Amino acid sequence: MKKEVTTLKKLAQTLELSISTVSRALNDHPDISVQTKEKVKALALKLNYVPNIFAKGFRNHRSNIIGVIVPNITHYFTTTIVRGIMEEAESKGFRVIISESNNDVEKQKEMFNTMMQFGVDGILASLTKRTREVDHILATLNTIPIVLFDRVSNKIPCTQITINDEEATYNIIEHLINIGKKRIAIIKEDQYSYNSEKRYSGYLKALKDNNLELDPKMVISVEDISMKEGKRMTNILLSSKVRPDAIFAITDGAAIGVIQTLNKFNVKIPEEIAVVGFSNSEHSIIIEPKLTTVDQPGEKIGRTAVQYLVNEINVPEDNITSKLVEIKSNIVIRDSTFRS
Amino acid sequence: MKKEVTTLKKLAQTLELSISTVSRALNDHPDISVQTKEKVKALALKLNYVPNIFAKGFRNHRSNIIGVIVPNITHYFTTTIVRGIMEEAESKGFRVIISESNNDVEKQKEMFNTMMQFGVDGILASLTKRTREVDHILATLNTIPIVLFDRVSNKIPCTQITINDEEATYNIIEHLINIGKKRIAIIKEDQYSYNSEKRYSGYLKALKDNNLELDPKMVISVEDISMKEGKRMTNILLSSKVRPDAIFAITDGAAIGVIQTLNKFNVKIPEEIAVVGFSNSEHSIIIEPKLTTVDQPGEKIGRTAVQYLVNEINVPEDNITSKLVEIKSNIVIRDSTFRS
DNA sequence: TATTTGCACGCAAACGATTGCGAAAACGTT
DNA sequence: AACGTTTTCGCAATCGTTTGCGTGCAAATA
Repeated sequence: MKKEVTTLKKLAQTLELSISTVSRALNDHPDISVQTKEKVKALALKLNYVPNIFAKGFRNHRSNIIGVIVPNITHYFTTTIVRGIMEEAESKGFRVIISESNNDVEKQKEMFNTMMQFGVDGILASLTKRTREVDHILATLNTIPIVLFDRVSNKIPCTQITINDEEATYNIIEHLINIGKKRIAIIKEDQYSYNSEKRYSGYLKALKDNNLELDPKMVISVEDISMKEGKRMTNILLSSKVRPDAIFAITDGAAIGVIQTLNKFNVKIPEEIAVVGFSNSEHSIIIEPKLTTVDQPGEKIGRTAVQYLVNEINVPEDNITSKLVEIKSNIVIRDSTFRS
Repeated sequence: MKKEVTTLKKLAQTLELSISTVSRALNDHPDISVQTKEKVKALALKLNYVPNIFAKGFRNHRSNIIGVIVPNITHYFTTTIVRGIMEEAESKGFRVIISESNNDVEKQKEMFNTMMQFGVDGILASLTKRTREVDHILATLNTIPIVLFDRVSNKIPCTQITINDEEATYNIIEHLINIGKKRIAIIKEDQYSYNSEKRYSGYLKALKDNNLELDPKMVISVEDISMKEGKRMTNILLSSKVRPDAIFAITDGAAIGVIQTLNKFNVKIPEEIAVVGFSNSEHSIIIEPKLTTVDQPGEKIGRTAVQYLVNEINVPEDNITSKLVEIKSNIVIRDSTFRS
């Protein structure tokens, strides 16, 4: 019943070679003759030899495991990133350990520690918002490379993978302007959210470049953006003296809430008020009217993050410089702004 | 810059004890006096000692890693299960390695192998549909315990965690009957899908128990159920001589497609045709009208799966019997069947 | 006082793979 | 034929932890 595992020793004994020779043969060491290599490899294949991962990691101080920390695994955009991470990591011979921080700073701190203890070769992380204190992250950065994605932080000197938030927002706001909108509201997060600030500056820039005045009443900040907040803020906007003629919510979730509320009050979308979101989540084609939004290439973000991380694992000198990598994203136009 | 790692040896040297004593002290071995234990533990804490995971796994043949294989990580229901798995596993001192089979039988086979090679202590898996050949799974089952969840298979003698598909379906069909529906169509998968068959038999039972005749025209099977198939099949149903007055799609995704198509043709939901799905996905409250469906407690499924698996890891004798565990799920009624 | 018992701890082997160093064998050179 | 060089391989240490067994010592018993 119990499987007999084949080790180097067993191979060595049946071939009447030394363990070291067998090891070197399997690793294509130049010291070993071609004939010997062939013999060894043939037997290894026949006996289904697989190197003991622990002995290997023990010896080499390498686990070939990448740790991944995300705020919320049930978020669709996150899962597309995770998929990209897994595919790229596996193709490079790495396994992926995943943990969820639940947007809890303390838990996130703990995750970094246990990941380290577990001997991961590097960590990919999307930070929780409100990650103010980063000492523990800097500490682990001393030992193993870290690459941040999506929710990054400029306080941490490491490679960061983001999308072109500012540019994408600029484009989508300009799209609203092009279809004739002039009073464009924005529902964003407060100043502690990196992505929100980027998108906000894209919004400001687009208004300015198109000679539209910024109305502070049209800028709404919430602490934790969500569908519910989208609804609540839409109620507020609708009750203001001068209604907006377009609403930009910095997440699809909030934009869904906006649309549902507008539908409830029979406000015509997009004629009276157009709506745009950000993410191209699955919901954006379920809601009616379908949502104009920014398509974030999650898989590509994941793959890219792995590529940089693995490189820094293999070439430790490379992780002293912190690169900023931007993945291009594109806007996708649907019925919530323009009916064809 | 490079962190000095503290090992047992270092602790032993500074305390002038032997390595074995230090090891035993930390593991609360009865041979060691209380005073010594306290001294050792104090120093271990002070020097931030963490046992080398590889040496440990190397010695004990235990990794404290659980492998998880799912068909599609971007599926919402799957992510809720994964969340439950991660939380429960972490609370039990295990880490979780995740892989995606992409509904590819060959890839799934490969996953089982590489997971094994990687020295996981056990595997949690949700199988791809059309997993006909299970030899490789049986082979790994010889070595480490496996627990299946959601998409299970009765060909594999191991613990299986499912929800009460049949009962839940029975209840939701009866709900349709209670609101006066008599011609209830079902959109299901073909006979190779375990869950689909369970739900189908619940459907049949509910009809029979309520003296409704089964109309074969109302039973529609597709190979791979999806939103697109939901749309296509709805078109077919609408063009049939006698339309159904309710449609049960065995997944929320397909039910969304049904609703969108009915909306397109201005069919009144639920008055003309009621719609029910299965999963309680996020989409079910985005679509208009909101979808009546079965709420599957994903987190609980995940937690339960881990509990059984960890038990079988710790008590190897327990994995000879294959238990069938059913998690209760409840129907949630929304506007697609009943407007309050 | 001699013997037994139990407590507290140390010695050393073992897990499997890697690698620097040394050495034997084969070959070429003068 | 004597020497140097290259090819090919083995010896042995090493990584950090666990654990069976042995041992010294003190207390308990006879």
